[in-house]
Amino acid sequence: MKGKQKALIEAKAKVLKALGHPTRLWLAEQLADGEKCVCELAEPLEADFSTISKHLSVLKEAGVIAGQKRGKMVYYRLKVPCILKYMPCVEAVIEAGIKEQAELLE
Amino acid sequence: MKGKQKALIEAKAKVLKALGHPTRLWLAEQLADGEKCVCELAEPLEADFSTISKHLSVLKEAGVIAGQKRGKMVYYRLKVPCILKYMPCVEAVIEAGIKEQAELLE
DNA sequence: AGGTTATTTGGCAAAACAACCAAACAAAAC
DNA sequence: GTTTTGTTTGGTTGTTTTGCCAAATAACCT
Repeated sequence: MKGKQKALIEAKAKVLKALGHPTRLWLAEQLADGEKCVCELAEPLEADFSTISKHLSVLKEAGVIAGQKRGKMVYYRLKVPCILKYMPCVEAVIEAGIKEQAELLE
Repeated sequence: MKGKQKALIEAKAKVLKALGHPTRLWLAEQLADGEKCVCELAEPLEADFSTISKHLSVLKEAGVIAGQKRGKMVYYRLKVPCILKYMPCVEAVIEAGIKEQAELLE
């Protein structure tokens, strides 16, 4: 694996890793139908604001979301919405696993 | 976020997280056009066999790949091939980030 | 200015992860 | 049946990640 190839795969892994945490995936999914401010995002999650803020910054750092400050609120949005189009396939992976386990019980 | 919803999002995050490591993403991509044995996969990666084996087991645990033993070799394959169809979108995220940085230099 | 609200940052302890080594297994070859 | 080959498991160590707290910042309100 050479330099350029390696850099690309590392960049891709970073994006996937950013989404690879339940809280962050949930946050990204909340942005599916438009931007939301941190307060809207944080409310349903029973976690510290600082925790949410850090998760958002991981997503931002990975290039998944972007934030814009308006007034005293910060609004986040998906930068590349196709990122959520993947979820049906991810769910298919999970379903395949469940199906397999069910077959073991037969 | 209730129990069932939570379990689903955790399962999805687990899949994404499994792919969220350069070595594991590379391994998954190697399986795009059919199964390969561990030895074939490990050879180009200059890492310990045990390291590769553990990465493969993370992918297996997440339901991304499945292994089958034939003779003394173990052959791994993608369980749900659509998992790689996502990469163009992931690349789009990276490109958007690069483009943005370029604009800063103008 | 001083106070309040929304969000980020820094610091810290606990938990999870990654990579290596050595040892265990399992199937094949001798 | 012992050795060799391919792969996994267990153990260790260093690094990274998480999540909470307290403090800092930033913009609005009075």
